[in-house]
Amino acid sequence: MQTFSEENYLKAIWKLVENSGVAVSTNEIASSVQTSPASVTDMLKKLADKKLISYQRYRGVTLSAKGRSVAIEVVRKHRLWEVFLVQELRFKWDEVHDIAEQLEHIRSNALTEKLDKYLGFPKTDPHGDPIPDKTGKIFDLQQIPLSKLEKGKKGIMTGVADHSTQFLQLLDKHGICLGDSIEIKETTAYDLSIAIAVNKKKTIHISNSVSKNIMVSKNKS
Amino acid sequence: MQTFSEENYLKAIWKLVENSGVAVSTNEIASSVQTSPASVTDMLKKLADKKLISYQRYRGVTLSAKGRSVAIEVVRKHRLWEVFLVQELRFKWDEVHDIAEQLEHIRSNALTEKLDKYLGFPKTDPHGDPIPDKTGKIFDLQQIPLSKLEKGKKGIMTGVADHSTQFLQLLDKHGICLGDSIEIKETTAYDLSIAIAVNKKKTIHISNSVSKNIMVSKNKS
DNA sequence: TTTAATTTTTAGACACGCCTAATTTATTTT
DNA sequence: AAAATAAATTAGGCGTGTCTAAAAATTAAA
Repeated sequence: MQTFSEENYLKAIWKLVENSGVAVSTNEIASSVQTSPASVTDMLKKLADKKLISYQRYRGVTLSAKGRSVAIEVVRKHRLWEVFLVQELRFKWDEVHDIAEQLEHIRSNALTEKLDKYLGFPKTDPHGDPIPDKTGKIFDLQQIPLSKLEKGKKGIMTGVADHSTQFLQLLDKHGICLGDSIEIKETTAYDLSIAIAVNKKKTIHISNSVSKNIMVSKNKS
Repeated sequence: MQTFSEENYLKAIWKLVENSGVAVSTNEIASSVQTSPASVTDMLKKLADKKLISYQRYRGVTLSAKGRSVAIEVVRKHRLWEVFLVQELRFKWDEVHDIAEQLEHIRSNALTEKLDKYLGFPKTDPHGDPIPDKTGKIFDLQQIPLSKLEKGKKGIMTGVADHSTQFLQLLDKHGICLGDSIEIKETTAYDLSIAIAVNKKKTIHISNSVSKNIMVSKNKS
């Protein structure tokens, strides 16, 4: 049995490992869970004692099989609750993160499974992130940032890399959402900004810092 | 902002005051929150510092207006989540207590209000307990224990005084549930057991310890 | 390769919520 | 009213999770 705090660390480590593939540093974890490096070291010792991570001082951290499965379970619950909040309670996609951060720690396997069924076994959450199934398996999304798409190519928007309220509200303002088809109309070498056609209708200009955070399906042209 | 623990103490005190009407003792709270009297004293000091209770040592405790409203908010959330679990997720009424004990601490006014609306603004939870509205008002149930009903009188079962899994499962086994009409057919002076007719059909015998915990509407005859 | 900069860990401290044991206050009983 | 009993509080301590400041290890630079 883990504390909320331990679950949050495991989740943070999992996300960092998932993105980078290599061992995670103390500082990375500290900035991810918004605490001091010293506190991270304290926690890493405890997680190592519990065999949830593999840890050698000054050498970084990776998850054990047990730690990984705890982390994925938390992520599963987080994303299922996000679906519930948006699909059933009609929250907007930029409002659900903080609430799901709390709900992800509710302990009840029966609850998680019933919620999953109630929601119709969703594959992705409102931000396009894949929902692990009850065995911990995660569907591979095959997506790339819009900024990597070349001129003339098309893609379907399938996710976001930045989950912040500000970014999501910006997309709302531009009228771009998950499932939209996006075609690169123009690229500007100077600032890497691009012009895109959304659903073959309106054309809008977006900066590189925005296009980097819009994920599109890989296999469309 | 209160911790989970503070909320649990306030809820426990509220329930005890609500039932007795007088100041609550340290020991009562200790057995209600399953901890030692010494720990209760520690917590009472903290709650008094925060002006959530009125407390003088050796004199017992009552809630302040602020403390009462915090307690009621927690109870409101607990009961709304119980409705969700039973009505939407199809849990049985004896399975929801522990999960709702966790969910009641989720902090988000928007969530509580949207959940209330989603559920159709229910008046009572699956055990017949009244759900406080968002202003904290609680509908008065006007119910008495079945053990207080005289021979020949009828009532509608509207609640339970014991929320334990064992008791609720016992009622299931007897086939008695909320909304059933109950008529006292026979009383036995020796052990205070009674024979009741349920929905004018089957007649069953129940002990006094069971009839004390079945609540029926006051105003039916 | 020795020095400088960065990263990480240790040391020492604090609030929280709990514990047991001992003491104090209140309540009963004789 | 004094003695016995019960209830409540204080004292001292412990694990968790956090902090700042200082020390140690690693990495980068000169």
